[in-house]
Amino acid sequence: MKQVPQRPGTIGRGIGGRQKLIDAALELASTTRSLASLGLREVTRCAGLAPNSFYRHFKDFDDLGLAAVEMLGGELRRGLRERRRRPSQSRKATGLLDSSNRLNPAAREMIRSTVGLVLDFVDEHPTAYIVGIRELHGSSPTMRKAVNHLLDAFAADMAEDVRALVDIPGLGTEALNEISRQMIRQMTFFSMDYLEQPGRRDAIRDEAERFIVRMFAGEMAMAEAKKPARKVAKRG
Amino acid sequence: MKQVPQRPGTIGRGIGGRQKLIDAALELASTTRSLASLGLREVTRCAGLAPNSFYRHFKDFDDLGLAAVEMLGGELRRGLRERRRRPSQSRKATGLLDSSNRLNPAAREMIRSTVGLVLDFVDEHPTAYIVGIRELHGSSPTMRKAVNHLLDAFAADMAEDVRALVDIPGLGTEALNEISRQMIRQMTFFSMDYLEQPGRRDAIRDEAERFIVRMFAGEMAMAEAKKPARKVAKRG
DNA sequence: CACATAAGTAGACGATTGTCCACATGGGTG
DNA sequence: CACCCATGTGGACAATCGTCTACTTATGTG
Repeated sequence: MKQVPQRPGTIGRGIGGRQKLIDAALELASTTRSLASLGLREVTRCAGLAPNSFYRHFKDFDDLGLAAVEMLGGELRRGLRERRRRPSQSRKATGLLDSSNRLNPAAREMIRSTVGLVLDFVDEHPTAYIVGIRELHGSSPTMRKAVNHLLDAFAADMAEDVRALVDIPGLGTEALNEISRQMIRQMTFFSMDYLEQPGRRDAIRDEAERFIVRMFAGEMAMAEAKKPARKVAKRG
Repeated sequence: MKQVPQRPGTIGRGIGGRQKLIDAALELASTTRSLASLGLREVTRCAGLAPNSFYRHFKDFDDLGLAAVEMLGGELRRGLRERRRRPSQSRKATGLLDSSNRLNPAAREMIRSTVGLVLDFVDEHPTAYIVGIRELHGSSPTMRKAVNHLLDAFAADMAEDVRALVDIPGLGTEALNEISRQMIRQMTFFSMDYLEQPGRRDAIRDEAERFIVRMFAGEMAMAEAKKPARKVAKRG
């Protein structure tokens, strides 16, 4: 897990130091306070290092935060993309809803597994996730921008996958991008609930799935409305 | 604005102190860092008071934060409820979409004005809003719970208003509550964008409106799917 | 082996912090 | 008037903070 050199010059015995500092900072920031307000001595103490060792790896806490975002964000993105390519999802769903507005089982399965992917990662990296969300709304513009870009990257991934996996009639490119971004943002709330209310995990999963279905179904209805009145009623 | 005694014992010359401390804390927390990480001396200095005067009003920063949430949250909630009762919205919309899935103009106007209400408040109280969102995801469980309850109260208000103002066929109570909460949560992102990207304000308004319409339209489609296959129009 | 370099340690500096105690003041009530 | 009490002030305390300079240790390369 932590054997990645991460930097060209980082070789030799000190590999643990950088990672220990990141881990300590995430641990402290997720339970105690925000990243920027952490004490340099506090973190190094928690990591079992001398205060000065911090300077060997990072310039300041924004620097540490960016490194953490880069590392964990990349890991999550890679993990998601890999798990999404699983054989069970290789067939392309024919549409989100059938002619009676019922949810296509294949599409439902895809939505369910995607929600599961995100929530599983959150469950496996709670401290990193909590700190990330905290910094998304935090006081450091640098960190806000970094986390925001990461979320946008997730949204772009998701939009691409949706386009590849299901065929939703009347779903334009911009609409898909917009919906993906809104879904990713809403997932930050669902994920936080998921961590804070372990007893409601199934309910939260279901709510997230309903949310996603609603978004796509709503977009389809809106797209229908823009076409000439061919659709629902028996417009002659 | 700040003449409310706020506490029974608070009379006489010291009225300014408590309010000055809250204002200073919001100002500092919105531009510098999180509430809990503020320095007691930092805040009192910014408020123009001696460090010790902090203890005259608050036990700690959670105490100050709760007071701020209570004050501004109540103000916002009252303001929203009052502005929603305006005559232009007194007539009840007959439905969200017409028989061709086109958005009802009256419903559209209601959505537009509701979005405007929230964004206008955010624009008028940026520091309070930013700190609120920051604490919603912050490290103090006390503050998180307080802001969360405030958001839930907003959602309940909104659900009640929607039920009173528009008649959406097939929209159950639980679904309406759920949608309202998701809308309120999504609005936190829209509001932050609204503050941070003044050049995109119109676009953000439009996106928020699209989001809301999508949610309701999607819920209608899902409700249709659960009914026997009588399908959309063609009723009696 | 010698050497450069990255990683970690030790100690000290002034600055800032939270908190406490003693004191000043000014309006309300007896 | 005398009194109380809420509010605000000032000084002092130990503790912690970030940062600096100087020193040690381990590793990979030639």
